[in-house]
Amino acid sequence: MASGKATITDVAARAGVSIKTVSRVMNREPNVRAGTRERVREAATALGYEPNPAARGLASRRTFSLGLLYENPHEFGYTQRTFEGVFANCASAGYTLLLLPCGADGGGASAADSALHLVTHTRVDGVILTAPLCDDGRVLAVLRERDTPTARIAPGTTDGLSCTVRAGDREAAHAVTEHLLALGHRRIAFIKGDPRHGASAARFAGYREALQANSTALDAALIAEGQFDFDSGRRAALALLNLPRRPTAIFAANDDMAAGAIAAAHALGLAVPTAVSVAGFDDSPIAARTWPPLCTARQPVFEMAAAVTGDLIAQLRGEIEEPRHRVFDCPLVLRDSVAAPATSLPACQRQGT
Amino acid sequence: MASGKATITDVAARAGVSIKTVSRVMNREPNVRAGTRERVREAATALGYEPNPAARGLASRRTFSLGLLYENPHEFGYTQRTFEGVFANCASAGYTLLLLPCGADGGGASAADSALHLVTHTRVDGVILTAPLCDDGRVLAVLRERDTPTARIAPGTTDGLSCTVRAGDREAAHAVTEHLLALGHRRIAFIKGDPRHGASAARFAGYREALQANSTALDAALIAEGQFDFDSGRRAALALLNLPRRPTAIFAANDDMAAGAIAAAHALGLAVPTAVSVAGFDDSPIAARTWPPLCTARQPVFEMAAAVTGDLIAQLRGEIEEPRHRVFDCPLVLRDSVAAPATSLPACQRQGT
DNA sequence: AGTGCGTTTGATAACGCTGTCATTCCAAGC
DNA sequence: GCTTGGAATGACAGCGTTATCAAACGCACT
Repeated sequence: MASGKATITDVAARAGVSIKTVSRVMNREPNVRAGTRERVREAATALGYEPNPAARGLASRRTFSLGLLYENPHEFGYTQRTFEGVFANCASAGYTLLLLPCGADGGGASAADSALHLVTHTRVDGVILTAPLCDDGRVLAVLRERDTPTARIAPGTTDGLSCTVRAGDREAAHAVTEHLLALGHRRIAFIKGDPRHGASAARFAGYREALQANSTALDAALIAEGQFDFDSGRRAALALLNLPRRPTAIFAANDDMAAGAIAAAHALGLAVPTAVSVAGFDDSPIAARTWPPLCTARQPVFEMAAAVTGDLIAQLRGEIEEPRHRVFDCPLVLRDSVAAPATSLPACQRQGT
Repeated sequence: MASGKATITDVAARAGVSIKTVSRVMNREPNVRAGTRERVREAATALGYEPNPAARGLASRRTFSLGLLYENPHEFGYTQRTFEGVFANCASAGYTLLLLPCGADGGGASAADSALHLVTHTRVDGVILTAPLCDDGRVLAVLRERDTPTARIAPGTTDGLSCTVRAGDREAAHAVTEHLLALGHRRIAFIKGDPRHGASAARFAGYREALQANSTALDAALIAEGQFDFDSGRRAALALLNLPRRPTAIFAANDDMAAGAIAAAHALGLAVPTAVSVAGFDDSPIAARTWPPLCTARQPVFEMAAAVTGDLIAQLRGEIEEPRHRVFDCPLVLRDSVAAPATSLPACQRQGT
């Protein structure tokens, strides 16, 4: 029976109604008598009817699919957790998810070019942008011009047009830094993230403000540049740990760089956390896999992605007027990569945390 | 001009031909004079014409999209590298990629149930199955019944219907084991992978055969069960390293478990590779991030995924008759997690490799 | 019984493209 | 000049839905 080849006409015939009524039932439109609705439902299941998306799309000028644009497939675990979160909400809302990776190709086209190409050549009802694409003016302009509803994950700034979601980066970075300070660390190095990501500046700000709030001077020599990837973290940490006055702790703006910092410490024969503490950010899969495991701030990526996808779909359905802007807390995750510094203050103070 | 709202009729009018001719040009069909083709092309670009996929799909009964079914979003890096490989070929062939994660939901539905649901409710021209879904009889049966061309990545067995790609698991596992043997290791433990994956058995076979080829007895006490994930590797390694006669090397069937083994060694205060060598399989992102970095066999996941996607598309286009079955080599990647055993054979033998 | 009005239902025209098949074109062969 | 046949082109009917608008229905109120 249920061969998946039945059309709306078959269902209409079987239920003894017009195809328009079947259409109404399938789309949960109002103004159908309960009994009629029931008969149509039965006929549909009996025939194994599935609406044809192409026909629906053609007639309604909608695609029932969302595009997920992302640029960096190398962000360890983060990207994929985003996929899962977005998909979770797409599936339950009857939307289909198109993957649109925007890596810079070899031919000189940037990720943004690639994104523009995808946006113009792919028909989707809405687009979800991840950092740093979500802050690219050209991409946003094209999307706006085409009236494509857009959601943005971890943008640097918000506007009145697109739903956004971001982590409480500044507050969480503040908390991580506070934690290190409370343990007695005073020379706390910071490895910045990719400057194109809004989160990078926010995390650095949180670090700086925590130092300030605790009357600890910010030492420019302890600030290193990174790109959010393992190797940039490793290199930055190598330099920091070779400083004449070595830091007692390193706070990297994400876990992958923190993992690099741990590798750097190992390479220099410095035990973690005995000789140097290392903290990260994200609680990505790598955080539980380093040795020792990483102390970090947990960014609820799945939940964030799911939430903003829900908002985008609500917007597509006209259920909300103003775009929503969500902020998620990033709770501290205490793990063994952080401890009180060896050459620290009196023991009584160390017990503080 | 290029507003993306032009239809085939507009292009036809501008080029002074019928819509059918425009259709021919857009679909690269033969039997169009070069001059005509040129005029149509110009008109199309001038108007910024993009064919409407829904209309194409409705008229041609095709969707120009492929579905990628996968079950385990937690396989560190592997899944995402697969995405990238599949997408690379989809994009260049004008296909769209639908992500179809099949996690077991809380409600008792298995991953296979979820897969069946997706396959029946989503219209795609072809499906790409990853392990272990690609060996699920029910999923395969449904796909076959619906005449959906299918490609399978890392299946346990091949059939005459679907294109497949797999790694030379047995040979590579053999080579890894040989490498350990050549260094002087005799007590080499093995941590098996998820038994639902075809690769698990193949890798174990390679290990066993290498021992046999070198007249080294296989000690059942040194064979542990794992699930391809970090924690199962960690637990298995803990047990192995607590054995009265501890192994001098651990070969885990994938990198994530090997990373777990390294963590276990660290936890027991055993230095890697001094006290125990650890080898993995895949060369996944984690392999370069452990300390010390993992000796492993490089599985070219991206290339494999891209290749099988190309084969699937060729099949969809009717360019190939028989399904292709590809096997990719996995070259040994030497890194610091493996060295000669401390309490080893005479030095002259150690120099062998 | 008649009127009015909101609810339910249906007939029919799109939606933008491809498939089928008929028609036109043109060069070669007589 | 007149066939002939393959290449080039076009007319038109779908593809399976949704949208529009008109019609039928049912109920409350005169």
